[in-house]
Amino acid sequence: MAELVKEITSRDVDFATWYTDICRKADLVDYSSIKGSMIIRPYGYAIWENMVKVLDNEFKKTGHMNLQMPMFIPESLLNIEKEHVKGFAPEAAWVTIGGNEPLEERMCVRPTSEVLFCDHFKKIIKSYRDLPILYNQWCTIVRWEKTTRPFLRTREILWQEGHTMHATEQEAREETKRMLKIYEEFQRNYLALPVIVGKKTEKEKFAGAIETYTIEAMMYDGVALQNGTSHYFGNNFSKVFGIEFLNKEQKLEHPYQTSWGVTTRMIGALIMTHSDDNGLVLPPKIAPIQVNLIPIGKDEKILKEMEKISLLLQENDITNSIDLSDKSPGFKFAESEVKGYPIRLELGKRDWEAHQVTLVRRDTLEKVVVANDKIIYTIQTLLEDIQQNLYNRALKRRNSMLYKSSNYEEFKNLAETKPGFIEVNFCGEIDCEDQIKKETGLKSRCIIQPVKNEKCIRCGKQAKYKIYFGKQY
RNA sequence: CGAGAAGUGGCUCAACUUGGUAGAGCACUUGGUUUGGGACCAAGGGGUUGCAGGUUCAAAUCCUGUCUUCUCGACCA
Repeated sequence: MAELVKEITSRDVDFATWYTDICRKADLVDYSSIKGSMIIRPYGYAIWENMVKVLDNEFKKTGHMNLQMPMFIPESLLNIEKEHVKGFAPEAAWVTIGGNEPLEERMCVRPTSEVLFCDHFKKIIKSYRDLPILYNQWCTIVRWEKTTRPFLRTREILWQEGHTMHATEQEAREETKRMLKIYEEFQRNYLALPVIVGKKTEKEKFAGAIETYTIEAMMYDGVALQNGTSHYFGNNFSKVFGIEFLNKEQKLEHPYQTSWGVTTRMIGALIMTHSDDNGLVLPPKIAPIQVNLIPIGKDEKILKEMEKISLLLQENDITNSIDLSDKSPGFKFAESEVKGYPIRLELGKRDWEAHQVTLVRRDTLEKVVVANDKIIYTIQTLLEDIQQNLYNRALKRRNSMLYKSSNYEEFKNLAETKPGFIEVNFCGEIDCEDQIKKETGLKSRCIIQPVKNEKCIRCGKQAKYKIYFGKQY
């Protein structure tokens, strides 16, 4: 076992290096020659494809349609909504030359597509009969981040962005929460992430939004990862873009808007939540290959039996692959762990003669020997158990890093010494939040609930709500 | 973007201080023997030393710039 560990830096020794080791050694990504633009390799992309499959299906079930928008935004278009520009201008990338000619007007590579959608919505919305409009696009966007890390913070981001328009405020608010719920359930049920869901503060909300809801995950090291957002815009954008529709009373109205998105950052969250010093650990529901079959020896009988088992698994919708390379069994076992296949199935002469196989689960590395006629049932049970165990394990760890504080000195001390989230009462003022950031390095994660008759942890004024603070990636 | 560190076959590194035709292990290819926790033997392929300039008879080595990666900070829907 000591041999295995040598290639991957220990998670408890150097978390950052451990993370990049997993990303590269599990063949998820490679660096490109452009800062912040990573190559998502087939195995990493297969994880993303599984995410897309599930989410896209959920979006369609709730009435959304996919489309593709342009990737360039003329500067004048971006400038229409003031708060929005202010938020995104610092990280915009610009195209200024086309061919050999300088452009009359420079174009920004979309950092998000609100304004492009608005420009289009203006043309296609005339009547209440045109609403709601429920669109989504899968695409890449560009944000000129200064510090980059694979999956967590890249300059080119692969994601999904939903954009919708509604006739009433209530309908738009419901949409914002509906999509948030889809994200939340997906992350809990498929990614086994015990996420915390809530509203962002004034300081942290999306540029131009009225309300931003967020999915906050806590990584193994106690640092927060914002893993999805859903925004309610009211009619802020539709007013400035002049989007209007005629309602049933024959009066012109501005429609109400939402947008929501998740990115490949979710893959980073999977790694930093479940994986260990032996390599990647993937929840069975999102793993590209659920069972890795390893034949021991080249005996024809064994290989034939493997083929049979593989087919049987396939018939039962269990994804699998057979490792037919001529590596030694030990190498294959180690490789299987680095790649994070939820279950590996070993079949050697010994097993063959006893009409059995050996199963090893990735999350606990426990071995079980199963009779041939119980393989499917056992694997199905194991896959469910692994899925549940990963969630429980992550939940337990997250809960062990949740703190409460009602005293600012204690809060500052916690911020310095205990990684995790700290629950406090907070006034909600932007200035006060800026000060907290300056004094502790923590940012607000999300609002838990409103409070009355409580004082703000820092300024002592009337607190508006209970809120989590934490460090973030 | 600021401070620091590092870039040499796919990977980990040596040679750099003191300039003189680039080397090892792993990986890879071929053949053979193996196979229940990173197998062994033999033969073989692969690098104008991140890139661009400069100094020099001569640069992986010295100087300048630049790009990329990592750490910390600032920034970050």
